[in-house]
Amino acid sequence: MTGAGWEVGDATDFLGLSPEEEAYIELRLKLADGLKARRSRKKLTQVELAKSLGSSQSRIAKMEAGDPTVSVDLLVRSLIALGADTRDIAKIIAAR
Amino acid sequence: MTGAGWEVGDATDFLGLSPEEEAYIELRLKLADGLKARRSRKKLTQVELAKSLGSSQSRIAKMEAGDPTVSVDLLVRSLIALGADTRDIAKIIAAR
DNA sequence: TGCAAATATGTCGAAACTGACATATACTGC
DNA sequence: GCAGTATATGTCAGTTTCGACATATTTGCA
Repeated sequence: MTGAGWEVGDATDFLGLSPEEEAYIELRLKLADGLKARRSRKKLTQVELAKSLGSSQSRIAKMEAGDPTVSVDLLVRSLIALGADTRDIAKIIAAR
Repeated sequence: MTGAGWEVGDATDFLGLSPEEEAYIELRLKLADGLKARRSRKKLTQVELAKSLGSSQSRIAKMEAGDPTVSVDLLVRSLIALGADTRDIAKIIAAR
């Protein structure tokens, strides 16, 4: 059912979002993607990362899925736990 | 009482903080500074910004002061409310 | 100086986020 | 196909963060 009037959005999936909401969601998705990338580059499982963070596998999964119940704080702290510094985080946020 | 063994830290003020804690605090301070700078550049009062955010003057003050009860989420959303996009936020975080 | 606007600080009930757990689904080699 | 491992999804009670409010302090200017 693709091809009639409009496509299903890729990630930014905008349906009546204000520019502010869009920017906020975009930032969260970038952090989520950055987290996923960094974790798999380190060949860690979600369980391993969760343990080193004092968190749980389910929360890591939600983070990487961009779940709205996950705070930016937790995303940032997770990236830092994976060795990212402020420069790295800036790069992740600025990524295309 | 300055000049003996060590100075009182400027902002990063590290006293037994792990590198992870330091990075997290550094990021928060950068966001706080960026917020303050952006708000005054726009010549808005804390009350005005609070209203446009659906928040309160006291919370804005706490944000800019780096109060630990303020989340990165709120800092980021405030910056976005001041017109910052993801690139701007990346710059703020990468700032020296 | 004295007044008014702006900002800082403290507290509190309500709302959002958390880790933990259960369980479902996806993936990988056999 | 069937195990075994990894990831996804749902729920919930405890904790954290929230806006609101009161109030103290600072700032700027006549």
